[in-house]
Amino acid sequence: MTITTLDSLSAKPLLDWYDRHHRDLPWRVSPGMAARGVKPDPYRVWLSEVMLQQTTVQAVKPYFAKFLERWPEVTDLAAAENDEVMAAWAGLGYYARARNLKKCAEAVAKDHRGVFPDTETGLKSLPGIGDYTAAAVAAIAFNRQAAVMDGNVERVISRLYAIEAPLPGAKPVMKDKVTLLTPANRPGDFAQAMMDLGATICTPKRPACSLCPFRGSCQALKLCDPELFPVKTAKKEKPVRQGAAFIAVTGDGEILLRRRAESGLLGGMTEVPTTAWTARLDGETSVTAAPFAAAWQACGTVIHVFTHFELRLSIWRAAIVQKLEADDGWWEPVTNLEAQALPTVMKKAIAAAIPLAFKTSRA
DNA sequence: CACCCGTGGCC
DNA sequence: TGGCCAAGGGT
Repeated sequence: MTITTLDSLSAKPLLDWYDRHHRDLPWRVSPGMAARGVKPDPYRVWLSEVMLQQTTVQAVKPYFAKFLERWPEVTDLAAAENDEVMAAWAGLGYYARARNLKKCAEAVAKDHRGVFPDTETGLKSLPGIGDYTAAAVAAIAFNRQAAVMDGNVERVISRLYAIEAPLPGAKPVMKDKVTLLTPANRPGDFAQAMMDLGATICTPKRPACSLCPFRGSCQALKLCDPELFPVKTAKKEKPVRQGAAFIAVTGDGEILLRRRAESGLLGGMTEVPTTAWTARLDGETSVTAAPFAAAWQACGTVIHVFTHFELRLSIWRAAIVQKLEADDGWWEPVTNLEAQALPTVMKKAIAAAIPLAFKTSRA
C-alpha cells in the first residue's frame, strides 16, 4: 500500500512552485537567470539578509538600492566613514545591525582579502551574522546545504508538522525538521522558496492553503486549523517611559544636536538634547530640565513605541538669540538634517517643533 | 535563557 | 485602534 506520510515529504513540489511563483527581488538571482549561469553576489546577499533581519521587504528596498549605489563592493563599505553609514541606515531601525555591518565589512576586507567566507561556520564568526544569516548566505550565495530557519520557516514547519510546543522553546525541534527537508540540490532556492511561501501563502492570518504546494501533506490543515500555529509563549506587556526633548534653533536656522552613546538604545545615533527617559511618569518633563535657560515653548507630546517600551516625549522649542558653545553637542543647519543619523523618534520630535524640517514630515 | 534592540504596515 | 508581525543578533 502507498501511504503518504510526513517521512516522504519532499522539497520537489516546493521548488516547482518556486520556479513559477517566486518573488522578483533586487538582491535575488531568479531560477531562470541561475539556469543561464548567473551567480549571486555574496556581498549583495549578505547586505540584503542583514537589512531584512526583522524588517519588511518593502522597507528594505530603498535602503538596499542606496547602499549598493554608494558602496558597490564590500571593500567600499569597509572604507566608508562610520557616520556616513549610520546616516544612510537612519530610519531602518535596530542600529546595532549597522554598526556590525560596518565591522563585518572591515573584517572581510582586512582578514579575508575582501572575499566572504563560503561556509556556515566561517560566516557565523563575523559580526552581525548569527544562525539564520550564516545559513542563508551559505545556501543562497554558495549553494551550501545549510538549514535556513527564520520566522517564515518556523511558521511553515510548525504547520506542516502541527507542532504544539510553543516558540521559542520549540526552535531546535523545528530546526531538525528543516535540516531533514533541505535538499542537496538547490538548497538556496529551497530556503528562499520556504520564505516566499511563508510570506505569500502560508501567512500568519488567513493562509491561502488551496494554493500551497504542501497542501496534501500539511498536518495542521488535515487535523485542525493552520492559523493556530505556531504556538508562542505569552509576551509581557510594554511599560511606559517619559521624558522631554529640547529643540533649540538660532536665528541663522541652526539646531542643537548631540551624539548618543555608542552602545544601547539608538547607540551611536544623533539626537536633540533630552532628559533621561524614566519609568516615572512624574519625572522631569518640563523646562526645568532644559540644557540651558531660554524662552522654551511647549510643542505638545510625541509618542513613540519601541520594541520593549512606549516613550512619551514632551517637546519644547526655543529661539536662541545668543548661540552658546555647547560642550557636548554641535549646531547643525536645519537644512542639513536629512544628512544626519537621526532615528525616527528624533525626526518626530524635531518635526513637532519645526513642522517643515523634513520633506516627508508625516511624523 | 531572558532580555535588549526600531520601525512601519496591517487588519 | 492597538496588538501583531517582519529574511534576528548580541549579551
